[in-house]
Amino acid sequence: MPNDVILTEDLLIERIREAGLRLTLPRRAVVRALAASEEPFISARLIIDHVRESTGRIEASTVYRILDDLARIGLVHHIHLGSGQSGRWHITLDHDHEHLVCEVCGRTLEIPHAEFAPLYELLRSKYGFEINPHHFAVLGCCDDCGPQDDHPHPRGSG
Amino acid sequence: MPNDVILTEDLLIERIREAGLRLTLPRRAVVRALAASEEPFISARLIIDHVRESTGRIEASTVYRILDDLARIGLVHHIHLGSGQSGRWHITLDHDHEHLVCEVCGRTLEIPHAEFAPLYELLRSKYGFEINPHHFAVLGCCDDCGPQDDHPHPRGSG
DNA sequence: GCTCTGATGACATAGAGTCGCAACTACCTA
DNA sequence: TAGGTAGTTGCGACTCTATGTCATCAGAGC
Repeated sequence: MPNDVILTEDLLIERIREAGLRLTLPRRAVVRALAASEEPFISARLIIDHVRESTGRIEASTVYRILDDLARIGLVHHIHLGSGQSGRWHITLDHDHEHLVCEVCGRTLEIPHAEFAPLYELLRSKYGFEINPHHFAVLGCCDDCGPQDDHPHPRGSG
Repeated sequence: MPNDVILTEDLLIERIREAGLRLTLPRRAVVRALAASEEPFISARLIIDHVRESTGRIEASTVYRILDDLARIGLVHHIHLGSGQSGRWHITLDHDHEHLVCEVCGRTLEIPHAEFAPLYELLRSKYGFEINPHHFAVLGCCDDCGPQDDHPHPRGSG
């Protein structure tokens, strides 16, 4: 396991203690699953599978509750990727970038927050609207997949 | 019923015929519900309720199928508003604007597409990514509700 | 009015997520 | 180390959204 994964895991565990939450086996397992994920967004279902692999019998409802707790203390954010897709979870430790997600192939692009800043600033000053960038990934179609209204070529549903 | 609602309804019906779909009672009812909605986004559940009120017994599965058909011929778009919220549907007849949705009070702001265009253009030219603006409303916090991490004042939970 | 076939009703099913409650266990104190 | 406490979890039932199947119905063209 790479060093930065362990660092992320340790950091999350530290934050859990700081928040006054107990450090239970299921919580450790969920944190490990989040930290070890190679994707920036990990589905609840995947976390549940991961946690069960590493720790044995853990209820889905427990995982949902843990994720909810972690969100409440600001360690993760709940994100939606689109129709027919379940909710995804994203660690918020390093949030100086936004995510673009390709609806066709599922690839994720990390874009510096600075690119979005002018628009956010405009919406704030002109319309008094404060964007919440955490809540949603920005959906669209990446370079490889071409324009969606043409002939997309999905690489799979998962 | 206001004139523009009837106009929208007629226009949608015309488009359905043009697309070669049959004009059935349930389809009329779904179109009427969409056209009569005061919100830019209407939930499937609300459409089902509306349709049942006006037409009597109609299966939810039928409404979902109809919405799916309308989406296929480009009359509506399926949109997600956030965690815990079901999918919403939006008539796409006049799509020269984007929507900002306040997560606290649910208010919707219509913003001219032109405001978003520079960012979309940047993402396209620099990252080769084509944004799909229809699929998601942009979430955040409106003027009235202030910054979300302060003391939001929700006007309802559903 | 008749025919054809697309659309619908009825019902089963699936998946995501929530809730209540008894049992368990992490953590604090002595 | 032992004991107490209350925060967590396991379990299972449940809700809600959405989809699938198939016999039957009805819109539209003739």
